[in-house]
Amino acid sequence: MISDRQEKEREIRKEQILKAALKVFKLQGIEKSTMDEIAKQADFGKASLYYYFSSKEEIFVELLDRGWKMIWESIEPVIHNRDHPKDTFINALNIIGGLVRNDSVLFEFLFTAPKTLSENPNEKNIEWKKYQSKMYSVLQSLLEEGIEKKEFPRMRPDILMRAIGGLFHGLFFLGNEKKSMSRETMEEFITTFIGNYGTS
Amino acid sequence: MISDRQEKEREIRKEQILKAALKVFKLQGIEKSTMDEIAKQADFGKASLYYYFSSKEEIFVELLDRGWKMIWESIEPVIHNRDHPKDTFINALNIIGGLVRNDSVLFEFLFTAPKTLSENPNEKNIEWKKYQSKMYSVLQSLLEEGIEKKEFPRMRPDILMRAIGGLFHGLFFLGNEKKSMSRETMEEFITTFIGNYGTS
DNA sequence: CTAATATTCGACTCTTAATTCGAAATATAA
DNA sequence: TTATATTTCGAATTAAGAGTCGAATATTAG
Repeated sequence: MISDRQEKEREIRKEQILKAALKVFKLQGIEKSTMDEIAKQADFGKASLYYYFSSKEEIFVELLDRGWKMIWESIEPVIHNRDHPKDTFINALNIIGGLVRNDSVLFEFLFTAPKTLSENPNEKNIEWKKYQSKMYSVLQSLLEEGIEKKEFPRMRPDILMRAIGGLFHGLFFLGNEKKSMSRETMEEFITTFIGNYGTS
Repeated sequence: MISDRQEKEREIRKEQILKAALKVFKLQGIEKSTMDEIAKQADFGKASLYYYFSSKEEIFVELLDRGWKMIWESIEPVIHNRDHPKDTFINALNIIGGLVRNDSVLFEFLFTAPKTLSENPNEKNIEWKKYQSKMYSVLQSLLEEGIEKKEFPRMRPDILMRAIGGLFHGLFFLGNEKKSMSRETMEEFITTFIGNYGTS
C-alpha cells in the first residue's frame, strides 16, 4: 500500500532525477549524457535511477512528454480566437517565447532532442509527438487562415511554417550568448519579419 | 617513392571513404555512425580505414575542412562589391543555397556536425573554423553596412544574423520533404523576409 | 624475377557505459 | 517491536564500438 505522501515523495525524487538529466544534457550534450553522471548530479547511486526509470531513454522521453504537454497546455487556451489569425499566431509564439525564456535549457532540449533521439520508432515515443504535432498543425492552420485573410504574405503555408520555425530557433538558440531574447526584442523580430504585410 | 598516379588513387580511395561516411551520417546520424558501418559502405575492411585516416574524428574533420573551404571559395569572388550590401548579401546566400541544393546531405552535415562534434578544443578543429568564421563575419559586415544604408531593418546585426541563419536553416533542413528548396522559392523567401525595407 | 614497398583485413584488445543482481538499509504497518 | 514493503547502491555483467596487430596479398622498381 502506497500512501499519498509516499507517492508525492516518489514524484519529487523523479523530478530530481529529471532535473539532473537536464543539467547533464546542458553540460555534455545528450549523446554524452551518461547514467553515471546523471546519478552523480541527482545525488543517487546509479542503480537507484533504475528504480524510477526503466532505462536511460525513458528518462529523456519523460522529459519530452512533460515538456511538450506543458507547451501544448500553455498555448491551448489562446488558439481558439480565429478572427485574427495573425494576432493569435503571434500570441502563441509569444507564449512559447516566454516559456523558453523561463527555462531555456529545457526548451533547447525539447526542440533538439527529437532529432537525436527518436530514430527508432518505438511505441513510447508517441505521447510527446502527439502534442508536438498538435502544436504544429494549429500553428500551420493559423498561417493558412492568415494567408487567406492577407495578414501574411502569400506563400505555401508549410514552407512558411518551416521558415518561421527556423527563425524562432535561430533567435533563441543560435549564437554564443547565454541571455535569452527579451520579450520586446522577440516581438520586434516577429512583427518585423512576419507582421508587416496586409491590412493589420 | 610514391608515383603521381598512386597519389591520385590514394586520394580517390579517401574520397570513397568520405562519401561512405556521409552516407552513414545520413542514415544514422553522426553519433551512431560507426567505423564498421562506414567500412561496409565504403567496401573496405575496418582496419583499412585507419590506413587512410588516423581516427574516426579525423574523417569527419576532413569532411568539414573540405566542405567549409568549398563554401568559402564559392562566395569569396562575389563579396567584394560593397556598393549594394543587400544585393551582395542575397547573392552570397543564393550561392550557398545553390551548393546546398546540389548536395544537401553534405551541407546538413556541415551545418549540423560542428555542434555535435567540436566540444573538445583540439588543434585540428582549426582549419574549417577559419573558413566558417570568415564567412560569418563577411555576412555580418554586409548586414552592418546594409543597415547603415537602410537596406535592412535597423536591428542589432548579430541578432539579425542569427535570425537569418535560423531562417535559412529552417528553409533547407526542417520538415520531412526530401526535395530541396528551388532557387525561385528561396529567392522569394529571402526577398520577402529581408528584402522589402528601405530604398532598394 | 625478386626484394622492397604499399595495401588490405580478420581477429584481437581495451574502454566505456548501459543494465542487472543481490544484499543491505530504511520506512511502514500491525 | 517484528514482519513486510520500499528504497538504496556497490559490484558484477554485458555489449558496442574504437582502435591495434600481424600476417597475408598486391604492386612497383630494379
